[in-house]
Amino acid sequence: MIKSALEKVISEDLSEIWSILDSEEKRRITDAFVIHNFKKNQIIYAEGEEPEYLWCLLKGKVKLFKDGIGGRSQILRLIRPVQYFGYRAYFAEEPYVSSAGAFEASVLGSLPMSLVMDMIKNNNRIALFFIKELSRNLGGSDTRIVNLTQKHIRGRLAESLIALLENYGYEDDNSTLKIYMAREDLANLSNMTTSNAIRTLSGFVSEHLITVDGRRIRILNEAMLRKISKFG
Amino acid sequence: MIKSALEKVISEDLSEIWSILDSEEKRRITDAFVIHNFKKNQIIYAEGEEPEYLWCLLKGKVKLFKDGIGGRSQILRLIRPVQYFGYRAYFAEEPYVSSAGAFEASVLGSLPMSLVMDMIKNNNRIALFFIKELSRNLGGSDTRIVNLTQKHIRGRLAESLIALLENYGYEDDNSTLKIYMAREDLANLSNMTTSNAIRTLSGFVSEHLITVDGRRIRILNEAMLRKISKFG
DNA sequence: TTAAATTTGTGTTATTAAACATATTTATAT
DNA sequence: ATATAAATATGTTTAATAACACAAATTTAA
Repeated sequence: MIKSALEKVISEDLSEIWSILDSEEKRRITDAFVIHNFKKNQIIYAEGEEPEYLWCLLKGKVKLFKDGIGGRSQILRLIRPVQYFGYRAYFAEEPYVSSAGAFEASVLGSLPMSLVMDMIKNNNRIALFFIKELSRNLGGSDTRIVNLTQKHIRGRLAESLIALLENYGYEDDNSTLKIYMAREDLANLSNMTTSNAIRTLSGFVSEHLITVDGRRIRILNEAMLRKISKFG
Repeated sequence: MIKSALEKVISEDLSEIWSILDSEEKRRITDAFVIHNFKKNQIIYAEGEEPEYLWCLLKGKVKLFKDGIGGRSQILRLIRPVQYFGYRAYFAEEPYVSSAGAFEASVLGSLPMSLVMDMIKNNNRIALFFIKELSRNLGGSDTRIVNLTQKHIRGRLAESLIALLENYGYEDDNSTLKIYMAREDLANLSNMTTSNAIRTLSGFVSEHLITVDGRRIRILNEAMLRKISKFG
């Protein structure tokens, strides 16, 4: 994948950020935009590092995660094309508090944050784009604090499955989740041990809520999973 | 407390937001700024409501909290003078996902968000103020997700005591926390039952880390509490 | 293509924290 | 001042989940 990827992003403008720019701004960005290929499980940036770039996921799947106590990792957010990330720490003038890694082979674009900052100063609609993004993410994190601390295991796993569905969607069969993740990642998304993720997933299979074939998960009863997520 | 409170905020400008404004902007804000007195435990806004105002805490102590499963409440953030809150949901174009309430009798100012939005559109430094605030809060919430889910009870309670210290400071004796909160609030801050907050607090007393006299908490060994917070 | 490493699956035990019960102290209202 | 309610304190039981152990299946690498 080469630079034409950028033209595709600009023309489709899913995030409604490019349409905001004037032609001079667009030229500056096109020149500074660098395409990167990441392999499966490759780290994009790590907790503690100094933020330098805005990242844009063009193709693939990315996780933001944070390493906790005793090597236990928590997946904080799922990124899908075309979403932006990596800018929070720069704006906060802090090192990264979380890491970013590719779930699968992915294509990303990077843009120096210094350039983004210049653009914000010259164009308020860019500023408002980030204000809205940050505000939505903050609402999400605050909600997640309560869900991860108060829901039981079944509720947390059901919530994760629904989150995977809402972020990456179904395959053409309208029931298979379009992401194939290790049980360990599923556990790290749901704040539980790998054993408990496997066990609880088996439980859902017994109850005919899902079927499992390796890492392929088919949702049979989405409504019930949502119910378990909500009240479990 | 009357409108002169605003002049005090403007002159001290602790948050560095007012100095950004030109005189016309300052006049508009001064005119629209409304002072409110809230009683102890009074709700400022509630989860589910539509956000309308930017709130500014001038005097007192405020909590942002979210009600979870089975009436269990989680305190998400502590607000001290002079801090701003209540704007996130407006920017996200969502109803509030959390509620705000006064820990003690407090004085607040309100400003219509529509006015704040106008100012952002005319003044990029205001936009950058909110971008930085939101970014710092998001980093805090992401860190909190991991701390609340992975630390054990002692670690979570120690963390809460340190948070109270860092937000509200010590009395003149340099050891008594300048906030007097119910055990239930301490529990809701630390993600545990009230019983366990009481029990664990008693444990800290036995270990000579703190003393407790009703709601008056004196920190005897801050270094050890920080250590328990970090590794517990 | 075969050995080694990793991931998945499942049973068992240990630990943590919630739930419950009840007494005591403190605050509030009449 | 006294009754009532609320908050604090502590002991006991129960439930949830982590930790551990190990086998089987799958993937990866030599």
